[in-house]
Amino acid sequence: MINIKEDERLNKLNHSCAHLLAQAVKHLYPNAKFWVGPVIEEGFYYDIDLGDKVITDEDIPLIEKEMKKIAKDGKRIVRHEISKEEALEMFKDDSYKLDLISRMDENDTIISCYTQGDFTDLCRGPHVDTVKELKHFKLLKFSGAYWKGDSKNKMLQRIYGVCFDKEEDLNEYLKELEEAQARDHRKIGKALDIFTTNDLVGKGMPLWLPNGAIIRKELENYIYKKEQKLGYDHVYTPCVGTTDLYKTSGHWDHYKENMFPSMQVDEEEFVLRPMNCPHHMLIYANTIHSYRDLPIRIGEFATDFRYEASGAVKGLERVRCMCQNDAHLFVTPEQIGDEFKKVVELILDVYHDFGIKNYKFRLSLRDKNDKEKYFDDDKMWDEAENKLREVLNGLNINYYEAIGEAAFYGPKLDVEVKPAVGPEITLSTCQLDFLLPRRFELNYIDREGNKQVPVVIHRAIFGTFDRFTAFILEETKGALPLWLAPTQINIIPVNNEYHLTYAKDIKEKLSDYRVKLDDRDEKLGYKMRESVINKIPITLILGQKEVDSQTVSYRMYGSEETITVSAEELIQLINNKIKNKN
RNA sequence: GCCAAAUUAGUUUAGUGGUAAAACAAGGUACUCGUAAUACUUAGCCGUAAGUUCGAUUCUUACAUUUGGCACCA
Repeated sequence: MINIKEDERLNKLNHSCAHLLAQAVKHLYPNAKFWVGPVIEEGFYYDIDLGDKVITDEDIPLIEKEMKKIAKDGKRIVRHEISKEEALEMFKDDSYKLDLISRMDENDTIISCYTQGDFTDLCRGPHVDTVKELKHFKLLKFSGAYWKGDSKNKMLQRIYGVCFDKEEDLNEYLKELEEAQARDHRKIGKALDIFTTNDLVGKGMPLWLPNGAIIRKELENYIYKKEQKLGYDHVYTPCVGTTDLYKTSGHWDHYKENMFPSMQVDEEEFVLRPMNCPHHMLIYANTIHSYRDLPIRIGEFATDFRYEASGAVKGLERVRCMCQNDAHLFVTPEQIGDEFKKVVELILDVYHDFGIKNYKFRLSLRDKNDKEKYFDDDKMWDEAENKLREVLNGLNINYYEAIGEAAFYGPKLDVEVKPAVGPEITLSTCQLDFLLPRRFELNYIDREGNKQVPVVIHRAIFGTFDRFTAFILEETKGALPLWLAPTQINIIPVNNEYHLTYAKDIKEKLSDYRVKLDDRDEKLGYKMRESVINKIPITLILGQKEVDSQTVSYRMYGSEETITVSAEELIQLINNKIKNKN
């Protein structure tokens, strides 16, 4: 998908189109006031205050029509430069523009405006020469958007659109949007019976169907093996904890709004756990530890519950009940670098196995000014943040830094990916924590026999199985690699009367795999079609030819070619594919 | 949570102020079949609750859920 923001020409075009949108809106709703209209990766938007008016479906075609009309008139787009004083005078009735002007850099004494016909907007530019160039655009969606991105502020009306130089480019882009929707994991999940939801169970509480459960189990086995090799010890802990547990950890103060409300049971007060750190801290605290024992790596496939905002819930990607591929590493300060490095390497290893290429490392740091969210200890934060930078630079990893994205207890490295529909999400995460071990008074005995506080690294490679499954479904468009596919092999006998016995023999030979035998009384073409629709990796066709030569004929998903081999050769092929994860 | 829209059979969708339709899927019968749909046949549905109305799946309201964004986040 093309990044419009980064293409110089498209950036200019879309920016100008945002002005065209504003002008059209102004014509239709003279009371409209405008906030900002930036270019984004997907095109442009404009945030508009329409007073009491809210945009609905009917308005969009009218606005588009007005935009076309203005574009056809072909007014030139003229740049003026004015002083700050002039700008303040010019926009004296527009509180939004005054706000923008007042926040401009002190050194920006000259302010630029762009005028097209009867419309002038404060803008840095650049723009195309005339609105005539804005021919091939489309308004895509609209919604409410908080002023300055703050939910305490008024909600403005945001309209999104996109603009291209050529009709073909626009159509191509719209087609790509459609294709992206087709590989939405919610669609695939329904079509392939991966998961479902039911109002009686509740919002954001997906039910994993048998096909989904196979995928999840394979993911569990896969990552468990990796972690076992790396010295992780897996545990099981309850999905609830007392409120005191979370008061001790500090989550009660920092995370309560995201937790399900507490429940009273006899004399105890419980919450459904939103994360597993406190439980794992107590596993560490169960015995006394020597510096020789560290690092200790506690892993768990742990179900957590989070009270996600109702508007945020989405398929398997954002849920209220999730299973984390979680682990907590208890290390000495000297081991931080090494262990953090191993986690990053594990992430790279796993992403390689899944063929995931489009992801970004984000180093999530605290916002120094946010004393409410973040634990107040400048030294601790600086140390931790520098440590992470050091390791990433040492590994030569490309990353970007994000202020204010850290957890309340420490900085973290997140891996960001883009789903088929919607904004970027975090898949993997690795977080450094100096705080929780102190709060739980954890320690180990050092070489000199003194008590020391360990450092904790929180990490989740898949993030959650839920979200990772969603992502993999979209990456593969539902055509999962052989090792993950719920049904790996579909056997179709040509004729039930003559070939079913042979088909059953072959099924027996392949009993180590997930095999289905389609012995329904249907035509071969019909069964073949279903096999393809269900995206089954290998379909076997067994007829007289195969019976006579004691062979199997197979077709791989996505291929039109039928290949005939012995059963043993097929098994070898299957084993190779599973081993190579393709 | 906020703004907007949507909710009709297992699925995808059509339609209407007088309780509803199609395709696929499912069940049945016949065909015994060589790589993306054999034919015929049977059964099944208007998210929930109020209101307006002689009568509501259709109009109104509330709630629930879903979708696109915003805010929040694995």
